[in-house]
Amino acid sequence: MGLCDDIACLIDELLRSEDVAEFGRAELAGRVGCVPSQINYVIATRFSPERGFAVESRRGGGGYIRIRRVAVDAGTLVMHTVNAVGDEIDLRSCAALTANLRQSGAIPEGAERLILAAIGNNALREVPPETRDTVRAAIFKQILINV
Amino acid sequence: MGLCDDIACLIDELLRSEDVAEFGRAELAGRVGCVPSQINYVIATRFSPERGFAVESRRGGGGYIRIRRVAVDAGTLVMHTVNAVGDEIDLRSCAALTANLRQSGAIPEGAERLILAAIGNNALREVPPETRDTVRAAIFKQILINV
DNA sequence: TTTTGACTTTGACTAACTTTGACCTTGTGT
DNA sequence: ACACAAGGTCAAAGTTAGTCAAAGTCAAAA
Repeated sequence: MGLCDDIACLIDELLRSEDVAEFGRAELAGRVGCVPSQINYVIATRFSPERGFAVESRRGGGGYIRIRRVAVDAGTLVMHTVNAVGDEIDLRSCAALTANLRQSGAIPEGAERLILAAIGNNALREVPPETRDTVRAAIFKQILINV
Repeated sequence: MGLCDDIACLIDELLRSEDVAEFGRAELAGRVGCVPSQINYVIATRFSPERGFAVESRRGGGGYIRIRRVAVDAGTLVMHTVNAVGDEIDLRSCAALTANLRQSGAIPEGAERLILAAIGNNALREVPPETRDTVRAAIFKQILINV
C-alpha cells in the first residue's frame, strides 16, 4: 500500500468518526511522512466532487482543510447526475438534466433557474466557444454538489 | 482557532447581547492578549461595510470603537450589487458581496452556497487564470439577475 | 524485452491569511 | 501651547495551503 492509500485511509477514518474531516495540511503530512502537497494530490484524486465530497480550506495562521461527505439521502439522484456529466456538456443536456432533477424534487424551487443562468451562453460569453462545454461541465457539477 | 477568530467571536458576542458593540481598542486587545492594531485587522476583514457592518470610532481620551449591524433594503440591493460588479471581479469580492446579500435577506437561504460554488476556482478551473475574473463577473451577474 | 501510459511522489515557487510593531493622527485636559 | 491618551496605517515577517512540472514506479501492451 502506497502513501496515497495511507492518506486516503486516514481521511476516511476521520470521516467515519465524524461527519466532517478537518485537519491541517502540514500536520497530516507530518503524520504520514510525506510532503504537504501530497495531501492535495490525494484530495484531488480520491475526494473529488465527482466522488461525492466537498472540500473547503483556508490558508494562513490557523489554516485548515475540511472535507465533507455530501449528503446522499435526498441527493443520490443529484450525485448520479454529477457522475453522468463528463468533462464537457452542452447547454441543452444541462437543461434536460436540471429539469429532470427539479421534477423529481431533488433540487429546490428556484435552483433550476439559477443553475441555467450560471451556465447559459450569456454567462459564459467570455469563454471561447472551444472550451465552453468544458467550463460548463465544471461549473454545473460544482453547483450540483453544493445544492 | 487563531487570535483573529477569538476576536471576531468576542465582537459577535457583544453584537448578540446588544444591537451595537462598543469597546476600547486597547482594552479589547488586552483582553485577548494581542497588539491593538490586530483589532483593526479583524474589523477590516470581518466587519467591513461589505459584510453589513458600520464602524465608527473616536481617538483621544475616552476613545472607542463602535460596530453596528446595518439593515439594508433587500430588493434593490441585488441590483446595486450587479451594478457594482465591473467587467471582472475576484472570488473574495464575490464572496463578500454574496455574504452581504444573504445577510440582508436579499437572496434565499441556500443560494449563497450555490452561487459561490458556481464561481469558485474549482468550478472555473478550466478557465485560464488571465480571463477567470472576467468570466466570473459575467456568471455572477447573470446569476444575480435570475435569483 | 522494450515501450508506453496511468498513477505517484517530490519540491520549488506562489498565493492567501495572520501577527506584530514602529510611527502617525486626532481628541482632551491643563 | 503642551502633554497625554486614545485609535489609525502600513509594511515586514510569519504561517499556512495551492499549483505545477519534473521525476519516479509499475504493470500492461507491443
